[in-house]
Amino acid sequence: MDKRPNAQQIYDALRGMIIELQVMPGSRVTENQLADYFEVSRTPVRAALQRLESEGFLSIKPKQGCFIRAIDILTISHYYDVRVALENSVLEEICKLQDQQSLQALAQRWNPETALYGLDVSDELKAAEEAFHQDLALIGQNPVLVHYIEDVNDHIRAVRRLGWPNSKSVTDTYEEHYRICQLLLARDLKQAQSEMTNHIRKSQDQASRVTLH
Amino acid sequence: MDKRPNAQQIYDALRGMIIELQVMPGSRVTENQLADYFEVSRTPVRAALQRLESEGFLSIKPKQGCFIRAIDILTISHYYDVRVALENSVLEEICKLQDQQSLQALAQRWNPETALYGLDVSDELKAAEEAFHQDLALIGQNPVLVHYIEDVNDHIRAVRRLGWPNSKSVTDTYEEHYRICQLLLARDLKQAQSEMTNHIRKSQDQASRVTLH
DNA sequence: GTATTCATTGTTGTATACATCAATGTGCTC
DNA sequence: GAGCACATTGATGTATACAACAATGAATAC
Repeated sequence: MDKRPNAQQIYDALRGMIIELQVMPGSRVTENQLADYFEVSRTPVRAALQRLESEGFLSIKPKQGCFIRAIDILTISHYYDVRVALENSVLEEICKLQDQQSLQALAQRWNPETALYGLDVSDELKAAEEAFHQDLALIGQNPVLVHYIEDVNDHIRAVRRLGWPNSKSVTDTYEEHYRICQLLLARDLKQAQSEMTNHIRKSQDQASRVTLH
Repeated sequence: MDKRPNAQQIYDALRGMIIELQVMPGSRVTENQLADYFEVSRTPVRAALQRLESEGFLSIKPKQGCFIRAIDILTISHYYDVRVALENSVLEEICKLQDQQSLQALAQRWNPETALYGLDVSDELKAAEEAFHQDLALIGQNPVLVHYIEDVNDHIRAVRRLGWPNSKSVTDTYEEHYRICQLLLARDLKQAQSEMTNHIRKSQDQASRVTLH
């Protein structure tokens, strides 16, 4: 990092730390602490914090401090419900378009036969899993929808990555992604939405189970 | 207003002005202008502007100025697509619950027979129309969904209120709202979603027609 | 010992001065 | 007259001092 990060860089850094759970949810931080840490004045730190607050990553209590957003099961579950709605909407948009090429390219990347799923159950696969859904959203050609999906992901990423148990769920993931692509190529919207819903609900179940501990 | 508004009040004021089109979309404002106008220093103005930027109401270009978000047809249409997805998701949540009481209360308020639609085609009715959808979202019991719907509304409110032509569309609105309530009371999700989709698409069509002039 | 008052401390909120840099216009070179 | 160098202007970006106030703990009254 630069010697003197600006407000944007501080925002990115803090956002990443919160999303990756490198700061304890519910814990308190002060502007002075962060200003010392980043070796800048309070001004750019404040700008970053205020933006993070408006995006729901923390709450600033007047004259008290900044409190990192806590994770609670119910809220996460609500985010997953929204995610189902948004991603199914993406599928609808895709079916209205004629972009077979992008779909086939995406399908090929998740073909269980050709794909070397040497990707072990690590960060690599988890990132790829998230990328699949982002790629789909992009094919949908609705920037607003892409933005909201990204926003939802930012709020569930922490728990989304906590789960992921055995290797069966890895092969399942490949097959589900691949089938969704095939259904879209065949313009079978209803079935594709059904598979997508189940696919996301699985993740939702895991999340609610994980956050119990 | 107070003699010396704080950052929150400045944010509310600016946000309202942008949403209500009291400032020209695409126009430029500077921090000094606003500081003079509100009779405060640049600090609280900056806080308000930065928050508005992160919420997409304007864009701050470094060393140049703040530019009020412009309205373009395509983006508005994309927001409407998201709105369809979110509101249909609300209907789904409602059907999973058992809250007949709230639904009946809402239905009664939009009963074409009992309701005195003395509400003329003015701001009053437009606000009530928006309130209906917010009320539905609240009945759905998903705060995250409520938040996103509110966010979408903030971005389409301007054009949403521009339309509204004849008195037929007023009676139509009452009937459509009422029917959606009745379908929900009967737990006919599919049909309710179908009616809701058509209801919103009407508004979307009007919006795209209006913004052409 | 208990409750109340009040000074202290620490935090965010605001004002102000200065730094940085894009845009603009002006004068010089040719 | 055309084009380039450069000072000027004005905007946001940052640092710093101070103000306002919640929380804490100590001193005091009883």
